[in-house]
Amino acid sequence: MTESESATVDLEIIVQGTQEGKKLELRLWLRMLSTTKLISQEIRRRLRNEFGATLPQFDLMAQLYREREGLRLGELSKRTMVTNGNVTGLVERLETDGLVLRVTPDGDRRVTVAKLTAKGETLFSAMAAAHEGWLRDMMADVDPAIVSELWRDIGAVKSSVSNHLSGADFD
Amino acid sequence: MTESESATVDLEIIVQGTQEGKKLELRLWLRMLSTTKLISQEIRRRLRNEFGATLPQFDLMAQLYREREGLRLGELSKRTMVTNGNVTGLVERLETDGLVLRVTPDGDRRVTVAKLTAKGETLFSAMAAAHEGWLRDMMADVDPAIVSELWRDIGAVKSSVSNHLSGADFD
DNA sequence: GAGCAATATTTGAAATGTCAAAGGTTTGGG
DNA sequence: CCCAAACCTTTGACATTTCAAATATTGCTC
Repeated sequence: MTESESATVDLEIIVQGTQEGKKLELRLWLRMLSTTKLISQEIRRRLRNEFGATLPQFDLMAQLYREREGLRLGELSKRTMVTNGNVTGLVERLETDGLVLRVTPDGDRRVTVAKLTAKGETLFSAMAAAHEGWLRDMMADVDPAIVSELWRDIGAVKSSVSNHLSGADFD
Repeated sequence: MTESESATVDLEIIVQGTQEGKKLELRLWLRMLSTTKLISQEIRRRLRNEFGATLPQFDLMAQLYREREGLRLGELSKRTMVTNGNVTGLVERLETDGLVLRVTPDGDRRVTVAKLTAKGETLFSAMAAAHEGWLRDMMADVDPAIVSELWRDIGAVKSSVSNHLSGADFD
């Protein structure tokens, strides 16, 4: 009874036998969600095995790598889509590991700026290269034209969702 | 205004500026991830506000709703893509709330089967209807043809990823 | 049947996640 | 000046998440 893996993949198909169904949006969402989970888990596993890092840590460091002067925690929170309280703990742990530095600027003592250390930059550099390769590998069977198309169309989805949030603002 | 609302920011923009045609897969991944996060957060917020439920609880109940006789915890784990240990806690809390029932069948005492209670079925029914509507709303600006196309092409991505996992499984 | 591998779930430690409330720090109007 | 509003981060309570190790039960082999 090892129908385990196939069950994961075919979940959505069971919902509606016909493509004609309503609930198209629901089915798209379920497929997006399961696919994203699948990729996330794979990346998580490799980050852990090869670098001893977690995915949220990688995401956070990616932002800091782009802004060498560092970022305020609130800005980090927005960019990583992680709550403020969560960022506090993440940065705390990264600081303990010597990958990130926390500084309070003289101008405004409410603010905390996080910044990659040299050690952090070196580590992230290696992780980023590997990370990019993993993604290329995982999507190797997908036609590059399709990849481009997906990138564009998912952008449309994101845009639509952004305009229909309940609590919401937009850029 | 709560802090979580401000998260409409793009994860991809940070990577995007410097690249041309390369790293297509990376950019697709970042966009998929941020879009999924955006939708998840919106659904989470609404589930919480309108039903006092969490997204993982909703996911778990969705599986049980489909299988009225109930499911073994291991099967639930596979279908929800959640680890075994996690399922234990989720079911525990749902049982506390009277939404789910846990039974050990006579045949095999290693097994625990989870099953929706009448209260659970009623609640899920309402949540599912709302949930479907939320998704239609959020994707309202996307052409249905594009939605179908996305559903198909993301399937291709999922398939490719499945074939390139490190911790191998396959049928 | 005694022992052992396989199966199914639970447990425990550590990290991540949300939300709400509380801490400090500016800033601006009176 | 002063005080209230606005801003930024931290804290605390709780839920979810993963992994690995521990439990418990069954099935198989000899």
